[in-house]
Amino acid sequence: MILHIDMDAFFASIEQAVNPRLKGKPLIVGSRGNKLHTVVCAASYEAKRLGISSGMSTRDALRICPSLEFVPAEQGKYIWTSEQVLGLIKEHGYPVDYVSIDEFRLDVGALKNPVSLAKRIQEQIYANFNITASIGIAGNCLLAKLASKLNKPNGIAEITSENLVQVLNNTSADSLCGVGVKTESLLDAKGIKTCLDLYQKSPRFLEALFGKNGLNLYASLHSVESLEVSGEPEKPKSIGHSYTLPRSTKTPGFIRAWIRLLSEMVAQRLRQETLVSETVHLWLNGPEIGNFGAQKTFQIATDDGSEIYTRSLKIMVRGGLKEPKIRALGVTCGGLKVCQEGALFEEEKRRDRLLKVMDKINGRFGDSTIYPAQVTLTRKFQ
DNA sequence: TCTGGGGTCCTAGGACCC
DNA sequence: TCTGGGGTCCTAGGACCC
Repeated sequence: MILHIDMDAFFASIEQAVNPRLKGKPLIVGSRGNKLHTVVCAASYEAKRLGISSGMSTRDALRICPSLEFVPAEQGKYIWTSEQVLGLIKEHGYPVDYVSIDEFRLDVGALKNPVSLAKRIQEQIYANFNITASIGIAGNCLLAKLASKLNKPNGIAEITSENLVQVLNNTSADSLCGVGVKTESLLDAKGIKTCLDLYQKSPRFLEALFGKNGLNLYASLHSVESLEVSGEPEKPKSIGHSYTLPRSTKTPGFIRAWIRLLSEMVAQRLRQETLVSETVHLWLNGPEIGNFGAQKTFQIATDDGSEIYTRSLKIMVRGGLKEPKIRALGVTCGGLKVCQEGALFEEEKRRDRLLKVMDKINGRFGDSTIYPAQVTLTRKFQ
């Protein structure tokens, strides 16, 4: 048996929990501070009832409800709460996987009464954090996740062999995790509307349509999926940051300053996780170039922002981009390995000491207390 | 005047090795 | 003149999730 725990309107609920003035009000959390230039990251249930949903532009949301409360996202707060909730769930002694910031998966084996455990977890979360969660129970991960959405908010739903067919018949195929817009329209063309339609197809049919994904889908619907709860926290496979500028720019100095800032942000997180990266991926978007993405793997792994920056510029040069007009850009590091201590050369030792001191200062006085001078240029382009 | 930012996994082609 | 089979790594791009 798997319990899938899904926090209700997580970011918005946290904001309402810490600020009683916001309780009961339509509220959105925006991914950025400027409430006219961002999208809805999370909407409170009061806002959802008005037709506001995450992903929507805040402009549209404000048109629907001009008195909407707007709070810019504060990731740190949500990560902290997420970790605390995870800790609570772990105390029950079953293997737990962290699925995303607001979702957890619990393998309770052949537990007799999973519903009462689900209730207890809901109560604990509410008692400690004043927020609610919905919990789905089923024989495997995909169905448990599907179940968690059936009774939102603050609900519990169980999919058993008795109600399986009925539940699948009542849910549309696109509510399955892994079925997005593209897959949905493919399914639609084949006359597949509900999960039950999908359930009745042969594995060969699904494989021909979606390859490996189709086989996985078949396996999960028929409760023989290979996905298991590992109970181990996963190491990240990539770490990246991206940013959309308020308007396009061609000025190389600005663009380089932004690439530098993003490189430094990524590097700082690498050091936090004691990881080093071999592969840099640079992503640029602009009105003339559309999306440009290129990556390169280097001999020596690094956690140094200035090195990641230099590598990013190499990728840009290699891509043959000559003074492109840029609207958005991103730097992502992959090929991650655990950092082995001990630099060989005096120069590297100096560099490591410098970075350590930098991290220490920023850790104590706030993230942008000390940074390379080049980054200052981004301040002139906010 | 259109729309963020953080990720994962899969596929497919090319380069290269034995 | 023509040419196997197996494998890994790298890169680009697409689909999907929250």
